[in-house]
Amino acid sequence: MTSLPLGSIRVFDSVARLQNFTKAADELNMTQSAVSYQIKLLEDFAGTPLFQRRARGVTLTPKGEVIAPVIRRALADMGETFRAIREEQNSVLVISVIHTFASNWLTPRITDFQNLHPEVSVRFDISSRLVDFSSEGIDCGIRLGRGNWPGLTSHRLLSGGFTPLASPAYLERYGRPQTPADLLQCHLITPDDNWWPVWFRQAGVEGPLTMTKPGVTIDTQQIIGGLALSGGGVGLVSSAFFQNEIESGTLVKLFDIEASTGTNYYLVYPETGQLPAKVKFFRDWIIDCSCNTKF
Amino acid sequence: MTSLPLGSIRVFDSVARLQNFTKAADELNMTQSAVSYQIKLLEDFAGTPLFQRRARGVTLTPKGEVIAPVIRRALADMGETFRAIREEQNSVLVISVIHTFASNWLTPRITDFQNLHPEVSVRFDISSRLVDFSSEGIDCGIRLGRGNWPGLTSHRLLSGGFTPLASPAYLERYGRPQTPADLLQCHLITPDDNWWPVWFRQAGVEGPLTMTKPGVTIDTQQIIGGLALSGGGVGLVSSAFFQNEIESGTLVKLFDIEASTGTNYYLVYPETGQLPAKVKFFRDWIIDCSCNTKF
DNA sequence: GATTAGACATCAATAGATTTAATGGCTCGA
DNA sequence: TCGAGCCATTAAATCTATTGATGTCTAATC
Repeated sequence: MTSLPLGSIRVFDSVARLQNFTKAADELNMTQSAVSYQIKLLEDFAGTPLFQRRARGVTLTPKGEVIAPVIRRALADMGETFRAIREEQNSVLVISVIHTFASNWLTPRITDFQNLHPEVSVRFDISSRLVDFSSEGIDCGIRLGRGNWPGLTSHRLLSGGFTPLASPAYLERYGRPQTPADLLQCHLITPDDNWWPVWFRQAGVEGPLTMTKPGVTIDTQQIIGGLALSGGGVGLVSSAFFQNEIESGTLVKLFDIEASTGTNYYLVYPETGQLPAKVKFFRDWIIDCSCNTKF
Repeated sequence: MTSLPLGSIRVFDSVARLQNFTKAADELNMTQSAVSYQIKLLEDFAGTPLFQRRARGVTLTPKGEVIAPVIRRALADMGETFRAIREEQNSVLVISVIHTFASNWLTPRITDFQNLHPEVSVRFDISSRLVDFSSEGIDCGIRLGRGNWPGLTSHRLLSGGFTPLASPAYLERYGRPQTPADLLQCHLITPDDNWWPVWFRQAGVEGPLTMTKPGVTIDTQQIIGGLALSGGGVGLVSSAFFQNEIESGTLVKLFDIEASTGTNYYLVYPETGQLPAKVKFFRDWIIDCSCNTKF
């Protein structure tokens, strides 16, 4: 059994609406003869005439009358669904972004982008895993790395350098360390973080790194920063994310020493043939914006 | 803007169900490569991937997930509608039949046909106009004529001969006419019917046909017959339709003279290439059946 | 009743879209 | 590391859908 000739159904719908092969042909940009062929195909499939041929056009037969609304609805549903998807495709920008970056850097600045491009709405996909762009409907992302992801275009945004910060209240209570090595005596937040040894070495501290005070271990910079702010100890975080706090004095940068593992924050997006306008807009804006952030 | 590639949607549906291009190709009797092509077409139309390619098949992307149920439903709705129509096409026999024939001849006999072919259900389309078979979904009809309709196959069923009938009660009250000419003195039902002059002439009555008694004018044999039965006068009707009444004596055939305009009752159906089985069944049955009716 | 305009059917030729077959690359699991 | 399973790609083959020309039919008009 041959299956429903799908190509015919659009023709059928048009003819059913216009009650006229010639006009339908016109609407569909084909010839009257092609319409006739398609309708015949469908009638053969149905096993019965669907239109009654009249002198000034055609009218639906009772069976055609039954089919017409079903087809119209099916086409409308599918068309509408695809339209919505394409609409979203153009107007919603989905950015995969790590939590810290979103809350400490991007969120405060994103309204500026929205003012610049009000037709684009922005959605953050906040997760720490490395998402697969094409398959999850994600347009671009912010990643920490070396800018050499295969298949992705990347633009360096911010330094991945990190430095110890503490609140004035903490320093007042426990005293401000004078040398990097003094920090070993402080309450380090997340003392077993891999970044601490890196920072100590790059700050010139040699010998065994024995931390003497107990520290809280937590795992996102966001919270590390928050804990430092509330006087819970010394946190080692990307300084770029705490510009505001440093400038306003609510967090103190203990030494002018930025350590780095060589990784930085990048904007990345797939190397596709045609970059969507919304991604272009975002790229241009965020690059410009990141230039106004130190580091 | 190019329009929804309808050919792709069946492929999409299959792939969405099976989560596998190769299996879908198998189901659709095409190659994996053709499936790949069709899906790409649809993805180009959507402007976004609809499937996420994985090592052991594919999975729907979020957008594909949105489209899949819509397409499945659209296909199911259309498929079901066509299926129902074809089903009806094979199992419902629509007969266009004039009122008198239906009620006086066909209806009493049709149960026999239904017993013979229980899988076919019969629908009468009762109307006096000559319907257009192909366009109104009518399979066959009973017509009064000469059996020479162009484009239609016809089988003679019953004589179109007519003869005057009256009820015993009427005859008792007004006396039974002894000669055809006597009838001019009776209450003729529908005296201006064209059939009356035909009958009188064929019965050998010459000269002016002056009817002396007022008569009721009505227009269907069904009612003429009914009126005659109830003693309202003498009705001129197709005798074939009143066999039962004549045999049981509730109507009396006044003379053994059947007049005819040369027309008879025929079974007709379109000269199509392939006659549906249900029509074949009906034809064979009704021809056989009509042989058991006088005239 | 002849004529005309409008509309669908049909046919052969053709363009073009689909499908195929073959091949290559990718991922996962053994 | 290898093999199995699966999708993408390509060029060629196929076949469907479309075209353009022509024929037929119907209703309306004169």
